[in-house]
Parts: sequence; structure tokens; C-alpha cells
Amino acid sequence: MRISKKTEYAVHSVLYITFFKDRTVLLDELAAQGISREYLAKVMRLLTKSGILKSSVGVNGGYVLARSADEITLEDIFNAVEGDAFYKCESRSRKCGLAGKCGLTEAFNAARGMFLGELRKCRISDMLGKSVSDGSWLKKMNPVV
Amino acid sequence: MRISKKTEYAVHSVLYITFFKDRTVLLDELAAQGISREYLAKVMRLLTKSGILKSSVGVNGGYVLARSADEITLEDIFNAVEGDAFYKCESRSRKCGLAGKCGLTEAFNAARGMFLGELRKCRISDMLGKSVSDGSWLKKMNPVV
DNA sequence: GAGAGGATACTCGGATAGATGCTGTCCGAGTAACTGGGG
DNA sequence: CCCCAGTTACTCGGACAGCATCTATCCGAGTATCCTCTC
Repeated sequence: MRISKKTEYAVHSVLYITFFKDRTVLLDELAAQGISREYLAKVMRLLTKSGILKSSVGVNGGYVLARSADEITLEDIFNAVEGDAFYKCESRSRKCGLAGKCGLTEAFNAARGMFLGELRKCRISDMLGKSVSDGSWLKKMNPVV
Repeated sequence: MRISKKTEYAVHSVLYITFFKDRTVLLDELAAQGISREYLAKVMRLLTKSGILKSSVGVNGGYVLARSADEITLEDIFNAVEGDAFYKCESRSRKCGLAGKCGLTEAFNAARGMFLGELRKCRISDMLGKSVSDGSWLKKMNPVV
């Protein structure tokens, strides 16, 4: 069980957009972190479709937060990017006599609930405030202003 | 993020071995649940190497529990099978200014801790007791006696 | 009856291959703002 | 001054390829027990 790079890309991009929340952010800016531009575009689309970001096409287009940074949690981003594929009992398609009665699905769902609950405590606003309060690295790599 | 079939195979096999804990269990018996025999053998080796099961080769060989069923939790099996690959921050290999300071690793580790903690509450003995108390399905599919 | 040696019944573990999902690339389509020319 | 068409600057989204991991298969090697033969 592992977390894909997509999630890291998504979180860092949302942090970036949050820091420059008074303007739209370009895909090229985000890709300048060292992420494949076209691949990142797909990740951004996931975030847009799930209502975390708003995008606008055309000149002066780009991305902005769809809601306040303290209303966005790691859980939101995780769900948007990783989807909800997790565990599906396959015992029925085998000759397994347990046939879903072993309680494994319930146990894993409970554990997943605890996992998501912990992520829900992490607000993007807090993450930005803690780690990059002055935003020096962001300003340095910002090609626009 | 998804849980592999290996874990399901492992849990069901450990449940089976627990039910017949007064004798050794053959790989063929376990594979009779509808699992590829050779693939299951690799999963069993993971469980053996991590000290959940004991195996013996040769005639009358097979698998038995290495310790009491109430000292084996889902967390033990999960760790044995899924390993500990989970999340590794890649930002240093990119041009990312955060360079591991964004707190994402800490957040995911905390969430993983909660996940494992929930699995730790699940003892194999409880799972067997709850779901298959009479063991009818096990007796039915048991080719030995 | 006892010991030796072969047969048997198992797991171990490496090599291999197909399936699936992750990661990354390419490119045309669509859309909105800007620009410049003609009325 | 205004409108319209063309240009420009973006995102959208499908198609595709490379790669890692999961899943499965095959098979020889190793090992412990059992059986049989011989003395």
C-alpha cells in the first residue's frame, strides 16, 4: 500500500496557489517545481473536478482556490487524487467459504476511516503557515512578480 | 492507495490454520480456497519469515501458527505482507523549494499510525470467533479430516 | 530387529511472463482575452 | 468611437508509451519422513 506521487504534486501545488491566492496561477509556474507539465495538468484537473480549485481557460486563465484555505484539508486532496479504490473483498469469486463474512472489509474500512480522519485534521492554511510562513522560497521561484 | 490481494490471501490462510491449530496445514489445502498455489506459497513465506507462522518441510510438513491466535493481529499480517513502503517525499529530487518542510511526511505518517492502530485491535482469534464460530465451511472444504 | 539406502512428500526460492496502474509525453480541440483594422 | 475578425494565451482531454508492481506460473533444489531390503 503506497501513496502515489500525484498526491505530493497536488498538495504542493495547492500550497503554491494558496500563497498567491490574490491572483491566478499558471500551470507552467506549478510545473516549475520540477513536475512534468502535462502530467501535472491531469492532477490539476482532478482537483478542479472535485471542487478544490477553480480553473479558467484562455488568456489570463489559470487556477485559483475554489474556497478558503482553511476549508481545504489533506483529506479533500487525498480523496480527489487517490480516488476511493481501496479494498474490495474478492472471496466470492474464489471458492472461499468465508464469502465476505470474515470481517476483513469492515476492519479495513474502519482503519481507512481513522486514516482519513487524521488527514482531515490537516488544513492547507495550517500547513502553509507552519512550513513556509515567509514564503521566501515561493517568491524566489515565482516567475511572474 | 489500495490493498493487494496478498493481504486477503494471507488473512484467510491464517484463519484456516488457526481453526486447525492442532495439526499442520498443507499448502494445497489453503490453495483449495481458490488461490494460485505457487503464488500463495510466496505469501506464506512472507508470513513465515515475519514469525507469524512456522513451516516444516518434508513429509508431514506444512504450516502451523508460530504463536497463539490472540497474539496475532491484522497489523502483524498487514506489515508482513504489504511491507512498509508507504510514502517517501520526492521533493528533494525536484526543484521544489519545500524540500520536505511542508509537513506532508509527518501528516501521512500520523495517518498511517492511526490506520495500523485500528488494525492492531483486530485479533485473529476474534475474527475467527465472530465469523466462523462453527467452522462448518472449513470442515466442508477440508480434504484431510 | 536394526541399520542403510531409496522413494516419497513436502517447502524453498529463483526465473519468467502477463496484467494493471502509475508516470510521463504528445497533440489537437476548445475557449477567453487582447489587438488591429474598417465602418 | 465602435464593432468585428484574427491572433494569442491559456486549459481540456484523449491517445499513447515506458515502467514498476501485482499476480500468476513453472521448475529445479533441498529436506524430512517413511518404507523396504538386507543382514
